[in-house]
Amino acid sequence: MSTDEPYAPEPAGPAPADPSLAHRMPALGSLQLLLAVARLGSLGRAAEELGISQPAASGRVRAMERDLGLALVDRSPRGSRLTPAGALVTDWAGRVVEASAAFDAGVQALRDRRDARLRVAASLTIAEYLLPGWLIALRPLRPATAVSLRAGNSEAVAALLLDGEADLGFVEGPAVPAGLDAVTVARDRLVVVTAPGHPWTRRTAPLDAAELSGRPLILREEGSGTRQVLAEAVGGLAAPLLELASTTALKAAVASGAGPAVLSELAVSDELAAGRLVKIPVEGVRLTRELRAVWPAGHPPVGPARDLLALTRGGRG
Amino acid sequence: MSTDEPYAPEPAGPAPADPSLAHRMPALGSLQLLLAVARLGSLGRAAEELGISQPAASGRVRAMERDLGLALVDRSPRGSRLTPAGALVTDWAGRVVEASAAFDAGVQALRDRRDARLRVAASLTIAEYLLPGWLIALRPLRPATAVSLRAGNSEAVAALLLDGEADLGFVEGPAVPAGLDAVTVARDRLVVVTAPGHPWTRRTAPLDAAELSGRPLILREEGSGTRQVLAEAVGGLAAPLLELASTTALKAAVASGAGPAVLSELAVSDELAAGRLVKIPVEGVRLTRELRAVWPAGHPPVGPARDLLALTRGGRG
DNA sequence: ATGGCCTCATAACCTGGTCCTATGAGCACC
DNA sequence: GGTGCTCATAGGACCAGGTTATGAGGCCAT
Repeated sequence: MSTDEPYAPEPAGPAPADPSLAHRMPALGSLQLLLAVARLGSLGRAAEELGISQPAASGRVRAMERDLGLALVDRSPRGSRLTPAGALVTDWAGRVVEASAAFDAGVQALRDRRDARLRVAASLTIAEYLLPGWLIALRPLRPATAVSLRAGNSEAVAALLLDGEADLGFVEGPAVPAGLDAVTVARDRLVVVTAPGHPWTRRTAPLDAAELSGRPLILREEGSGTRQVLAEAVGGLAAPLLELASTTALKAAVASGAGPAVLSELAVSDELAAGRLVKIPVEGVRLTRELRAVWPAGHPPVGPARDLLALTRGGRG
Repeated sequence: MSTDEPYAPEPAGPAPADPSLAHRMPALGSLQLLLAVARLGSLGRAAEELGISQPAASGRVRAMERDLGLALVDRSPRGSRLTPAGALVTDWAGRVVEASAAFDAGVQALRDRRDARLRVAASLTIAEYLLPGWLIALRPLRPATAVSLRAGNSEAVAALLLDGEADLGFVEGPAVPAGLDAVTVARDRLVVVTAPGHPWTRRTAPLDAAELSGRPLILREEGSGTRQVLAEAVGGLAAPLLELASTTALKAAVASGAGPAVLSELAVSDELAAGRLVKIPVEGVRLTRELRAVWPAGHPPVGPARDLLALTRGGRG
C-alpha cells in the first residue's frame, strides 16, 4: 500500500454529489446555535438570541453531539464552553453560516425589486462572487435599505443606469461603456483548470490561444459572460465537451475529471488552494479583466449607493 | 438622504446573529437538488441521484421557489433548465454546499480516530482553513482511506509524529520542530482588523508593537496558537476586550464594532474583500508564518500520506 | 394517428423531527 | 437557607417532508 499509483485511472464520469451529506449535516439553526453558544457562553442565552426555548437549545446541541459523534460543549452550572473539538467544529460551522447568509442576501436582492431603495445592476461574475458579501457589509450601515439586484452583461448594466432604473452598476471587461463614469474595484483573471492528474498538468509549455480554441472544454451555457470573453480572447471555441448551467456544477464536473474548463479566478481560489483543481499556465492570451463600479457620467452616486461604493473600495472611498 | 453620515453611531454591541436566517434558508438537500438539476437537466434524474422520489424533488423545488419568491427552474416536457435567476441562486447554493462538505469532512476526520488509515496531526489554523479542503480533494484519489485528525500546537504535532501516532503533520510558526523534516506548503500572515469606521481606519501611521501590546483586543481564548504567536511577536498583550471561543464568533464581534482583533489572513480574506472588515497596517512586527508539512526525519511519507502531501503542494509534489 | 416513453404535477397518507410548556436538579453566592 | 443562575427531562402538539399511486402533457417512432 505504499507506492501504488497516486491517481486513480480517471473515473471521468460527469460529476459527483453525496446524497447522504444532507442527512449527516446538522440543520442550519443548530450551527447558528453553536456559534451563539461560543459567543455568549450559555445555552440559555444562545437560545434566547435565536428565539427558541432553552430546552430546545439543549436538545439541539445534544442531538448534534450524538449525530456527529463528538462532544462539542462542556456544560456547567454557570455556563457552557466549547470543547477543543467543539471550537474546531464551530469554526467550520461558521463558514456554512456565512455562505448561507450570502445566499440569503443574494436571494433577497434578486427578489426585492419592488420597493428597493438601492437598485444595483451587476455583471454575473460580480453578482456571483462579490455582491452578496458587499450586501452583508452594507446592512449594518443601512439597515432600512432594501437592495435590488439585476444581473446582466455590460450593455444591460449600462442601459439600466442610463434609463435611471439602477443606482449603481458593476461591469467586467476591458472597456467602460459610453456615458458612464467608472472606478476599478477589483481585478479578476480567467484561469484554465483541470482535475489533478489531467494530462495538461504534465505539460511543460504553457497553453496558447490556438490550443485553447481548438480543444473541447466544459463551458457555461450560451450567453455566459465568461464564455463570451473567452471566445473573444482566443478567437472562437470548439464545440463544448459539456454545457452546464452553473459555475458550481461546472467546477464539480472538472474536479471529477470530465475535462478542462476556463473559470474566473474568484470562482476557483478555494479549489486551487485545496488542490481539488489545478491551474494550467496560459500564454499570449489576455485573460485579465477589470471589475469596475459604474454610474452615469457626471452623477456620482449618493446615499446608499455611495456607501456601497465606498465598501467595495475597501474603505478607501 | 444624500449626505448623511455613512457610518451609524456604532451599535458596538457584542455581535449579531439572525434567528430567521434558518427559516428563510432552504434545506441543504434542496440546494443539492438544485445543483443536481443544473447538472443533469431533469428533475427526475436529479431526484434519482439524491435518492428521493421524483415527486419529492418536484415538491422541493416548487417549495423553494415559493419560499424564495423566485422562479428558479424552467420545466418542460423534455427536461428542466435553470432560469437566469436560478443560475445565480444555484451558484450561491454551491458555496453553501461546499462549506457543508468541508464541515462534514472535518467532522468525520475528528471522529474517525479508530480505524483510520491516515492519521493527520495539524495546527489549528491549518485544521480550520485548509485541511477540510484537502480531505475533500483526497477522497476521489483514496476513496477507501479513513482519515483521522488531531489538532494541536507544534509540540503536540511533533510528539504525535515521533511516537508513531500520526502519519503526517502540519505546523505553523518560524521553526521546524527537532527530529522532523519539513516542506513549506503555504504562507500565512496575521493581520489586524477592525470594523469599517473604527478610529484606527483613519490612522495615517502604521501600528507598532507597543501599540498592539498596549491596546485591549478581542482574542481567542487562552491556549490559542494565534494568540500565543501574537503575544510573542509584540511582547505581551493587554487584558482582552473580549474572549471568544471560535474564530467565526470573533469575526462577527469585530464586524459589529466591538473592537479590533488579530487574525490569520486565511480567516478574513472574504471579509476583507467584502469590506466587512478593514485591515490596519502594522509595522515592525513579524507576523508572517510558514505553514509546513512535517514528518519524522528520514522517513518521507508513503501511501495516502504521500498523496495528501502532494495535494497540499498544488500538484507540484 | 396512436402507442410508448419521457417529462413534471397532484393527491392522500404516514412518519418523524422539532417545537412548546412545565418541571426537576445541580451549583453559587448572598 | 433562600434566590438566582445554569442545564436536563417529560409529555404532547404540530408541521415538514417523505412515500406510493395516479394524472396530464409533449415528443417520437411505428
